[in-house]
Amino acid sequence: MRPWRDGPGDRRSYHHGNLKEALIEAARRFIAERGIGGFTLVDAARLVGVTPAALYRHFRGREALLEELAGRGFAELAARLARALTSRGTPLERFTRMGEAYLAFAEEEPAYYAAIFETRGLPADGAAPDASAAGEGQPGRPSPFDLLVEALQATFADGFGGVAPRFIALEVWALAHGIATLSAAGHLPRGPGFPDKYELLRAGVLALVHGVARPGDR
Amino acid sequence: MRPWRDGPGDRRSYHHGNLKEALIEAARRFIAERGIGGFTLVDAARLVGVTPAALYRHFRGREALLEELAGRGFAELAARLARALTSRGTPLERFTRMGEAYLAFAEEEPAYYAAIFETRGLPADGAAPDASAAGEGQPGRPSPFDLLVEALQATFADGFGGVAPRFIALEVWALAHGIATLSAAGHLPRGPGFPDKYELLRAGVLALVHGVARPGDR
DNA sequence: TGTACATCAGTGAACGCGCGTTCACTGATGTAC
DNA sequence: TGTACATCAGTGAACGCGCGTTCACTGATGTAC
Repeated sequence: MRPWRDGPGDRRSYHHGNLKEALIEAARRFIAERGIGGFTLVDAARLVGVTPAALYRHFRGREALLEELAGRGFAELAARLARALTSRGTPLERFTRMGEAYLAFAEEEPAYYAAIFETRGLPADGAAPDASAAGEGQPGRPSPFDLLVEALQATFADGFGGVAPRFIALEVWALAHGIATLSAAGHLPRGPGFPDKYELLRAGVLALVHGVARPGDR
Repeated sequence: MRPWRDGPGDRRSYHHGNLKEALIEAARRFIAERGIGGFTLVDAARLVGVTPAALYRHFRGREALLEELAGRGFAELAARLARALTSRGTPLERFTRMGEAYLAFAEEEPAYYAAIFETRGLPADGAAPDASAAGEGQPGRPSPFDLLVEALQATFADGFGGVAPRFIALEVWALAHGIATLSAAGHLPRGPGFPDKYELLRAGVLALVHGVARPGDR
């Protein structure tokens, strides 16, 4: 994607033509570098080569831009998981691929990931906490969590010894989220002798899937 | 702890006497409510009943206050885990108690938890990411992660079928961190049919401990 | 094909705000004699 | 016990800054005739 302006002196046109997308793109870059709190409308506008006021032709304000970002992130995550889930291979291979897709999404799209999990639902809002961040999709558009439950049922057709798939799904999701956030913050030890995060998730998920169903064998 | 001033008109003395502690306390409250990004020196000073400038008698600046908070949080977390680890009962009971202590810490001390995991190590610093957030304690003062490894070895004396305790510890830590952060953000579904977070962690940890060591039984 | 005009996406200047931080100061405390 | 004085923890005013947002405006686009 080449910038529509190379500098202040190079204005190909008065109208940008694609400003909304360019602003979203800029927000993704800045949030990836500095986190949501460090993201600034002024910076985004400057990067795109536009006055901060121009932004208000496309968004109601800063909050609206972040909501847009969260929505897109949510959709993108669901799409990636769905793709992994319907890919080729055995059910177990596809399920493993789904876990990898989750970690890859968190790594490659940190801005989306942050927008999904840090926007809304914070106690500061005074609003009742909602469980929908990755929990509830629109009707007809399954949420990532729904996809996870579905994948578990498809992959482990024998069931889980009476344990509800949603229970297992919660465990798996929490593990994946923990690995993703620790890794993003640089808190996972790395180097020889330590597994990488994909290995960590794969082994952990298998253990959860088989272990939760048979907790009594100790 | 009663406030040393009831209002602007009630100055018991020119000197506060305990300002540093009062500021830390105020920071803990505000961060718990609004997150680290929403925490402001001006607010903290106002809550305590003091001029913002007074703060600089006790801290080099905002960043220094946050570091102090992270240090205290780190120590408090280690102390809680150590207490659980040396409590009465069977090794398994103590280990379970340790997991509960971790979740309880994250819930009861959200400011400490945020200070530990959000301060430093962010890519924005340009610094190399460090793995020490809960990873490395001072010599003689074991870190939470060290305590976890130790607890695993003490609790499951049979070992883990050749799997390194540090590997299991990473899995357990990631799961606990994931549950704690999802819960804090209000993203864990609650209500009948859903386990509470303590149940989630207990079942998950048992599954991880037993399952990772025997991944081949599928 | 050419002109008039409505529509729209930008500009640029300005705003009020709250932030972290500084500075010279002053009131209180506690110690030496 | 009383006084002089050094030390220290606060005050209060001010600063520069960057933020999100507003407003009247203007240049470009595209459509109707």
